[in-house]
Amino acid sequence: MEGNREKSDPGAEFTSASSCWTLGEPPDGDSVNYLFSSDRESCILSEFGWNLQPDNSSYFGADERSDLAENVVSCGMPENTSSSSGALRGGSVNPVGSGDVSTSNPSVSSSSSEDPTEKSTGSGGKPPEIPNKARKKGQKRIRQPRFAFMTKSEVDHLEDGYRWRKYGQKAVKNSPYPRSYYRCTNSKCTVKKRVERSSEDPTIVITTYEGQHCHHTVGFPRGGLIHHEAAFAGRLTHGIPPYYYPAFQMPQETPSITQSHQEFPVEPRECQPRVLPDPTPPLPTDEGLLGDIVPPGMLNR
DNA sequence: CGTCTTTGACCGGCGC
DNA sequence: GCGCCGGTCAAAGACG
Repeated sequence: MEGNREKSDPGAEFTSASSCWTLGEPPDGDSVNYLFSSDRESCILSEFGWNLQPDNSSYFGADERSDLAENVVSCGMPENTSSSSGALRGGSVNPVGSGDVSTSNPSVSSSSSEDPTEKSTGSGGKPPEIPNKARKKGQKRIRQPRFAFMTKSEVDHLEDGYRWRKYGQKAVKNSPYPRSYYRCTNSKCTVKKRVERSSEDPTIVITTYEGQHCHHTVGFPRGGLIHHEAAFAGRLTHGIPPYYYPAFQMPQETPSITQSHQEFPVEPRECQPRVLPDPTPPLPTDEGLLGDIVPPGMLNR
């Protein structure tokens, strides 16, 4: 756990106008790629080849293979991090339907809809000793791709435009700070998010998203403004080949994406299985924040 | 009264 | 097989 921050590996190196990134290997030979910025202040993990931007944004892909946040490496810290304004915005994640998430059950590819997958049926709970069991036994819990943001903030729960209900809190091993579990309040939405503070730097909040929203944002019910993570999402809009980061989205290339995304009218996604009818859509539209985040390429993996 | 948070218990996965 | 730990449930309480 404790991030694999120290990890530094020589590898491919990418240079951008603002930083130089080094492609390293995961500490334990995992299949996740890690990118380290030259200044070592930030590092990004990416399993899918997210299009990352080496600026000050904070985000990083999390590995859905791991249940733990351990695979989540870290990321840069935007100084402006909205903490000042009270809230941060959340991005969302994307499930990559085709991503063959977690080695099992492809049929559940897109958990959307009412897919009881891991909820009611769910694990953890005390489902009346019925059907679940069978399914549970046979298959492992399906995990959706996850990824997280590290944000310097004083508030734990950052605004992201969606409504969340806290359903649990647990003490984290080796950390004095508890981890909170949130679920999107939309009954059809299976997105979950986990929030915890870095034990190394209490000022940093680590937010991990899991799943994909299938609805619009509720419109910042708590007065939040979307921008930070949303911006992040926007930056990841353009996909790049997996495991390779030929060119990060430079500020120049996406001049105001950060801001433009604040307006996000995120299209609702009827909670239907993703089909990707049009191979080359002009612009990401109906994937919600997640859609913005996930590079097209990812969808085909 | 409805919504959200808190919190202890429970369950499953995993390593030893 | 056992214990640890992460994740989830759900009752109870707090709050607006």
